[in-house]
Amino acid sequence: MDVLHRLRRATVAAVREELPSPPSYSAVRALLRILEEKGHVRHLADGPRYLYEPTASREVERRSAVRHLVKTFFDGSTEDAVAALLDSTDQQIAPEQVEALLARIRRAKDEGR
Amino acid sequence: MDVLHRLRRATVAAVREELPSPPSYSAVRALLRILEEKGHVRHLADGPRYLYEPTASREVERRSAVRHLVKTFFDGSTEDAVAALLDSTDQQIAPEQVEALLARIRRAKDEGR
DNA sequence: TCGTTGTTGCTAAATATTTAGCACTCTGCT
DNA sequence: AGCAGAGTGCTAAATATTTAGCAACAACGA
Repeated sequence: MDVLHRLRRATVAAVREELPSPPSYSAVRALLRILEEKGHVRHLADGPRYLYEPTASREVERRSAVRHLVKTFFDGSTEDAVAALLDSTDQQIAPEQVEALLARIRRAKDEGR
Repeated sequence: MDVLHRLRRATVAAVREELPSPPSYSAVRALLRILEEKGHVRHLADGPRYLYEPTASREVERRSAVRHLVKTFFDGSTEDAVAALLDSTDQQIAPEQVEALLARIRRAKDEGR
């Protein structure tokens, strides 16, 4: 599922390539079939082959992933999770992004939450 | 593993209780044994029973969980992940926490990253 | 002290996943 | 039109996980 969340839409071969110590092609096919039976994934035809994608919207998946992270690794503390995120990157954060985040936090503060 | 990350240390029964549609007690025992063989978990004796805990430190697990979240659901964008986190909570964020986050972001800005 | 309860160590059977492989179809190329 | 390549639909066998269950033992309360 993580691979599909990352790629959004992928062939059997593409999913397999993303997996660490990739299982057989057959195994990936079987797995995607099972995920489809369980409703986590659907496929669409792309010419002669299938593209698989997660059933739920990106937005919904994100929300649940974030909630899960905070609950599992940060004892429910959103602040601690934000702090860990800010520590985690060595990428550039664009100045306008910084401003947007500052504004957002100030707003949260003003709303008293 | 998520259950152990959350509880930090737990008996077989406690792990089982935390699982949705809990598998049998036997299955949980077998699973923990396998996780131990693979090195993800270790156990310590607590009187007559075992307590299981993750092998890796909380810090290491957090870092890898955060990196994984950003990569999988936010296309590598830390800013987007922070924004989603701030949106996700309806808890109180304590004013001093807000200040700490603001300071941290300003610092990141000043350092030009 | 003596059950009772909760736990581990085992083992064997049931179930699920992973694998290999082959016939068939569609696409693209010559 | 005919061929090669890539992909699916199937099936059967190998492997792994899940389950039940029992003997042994420590802890706890009556």
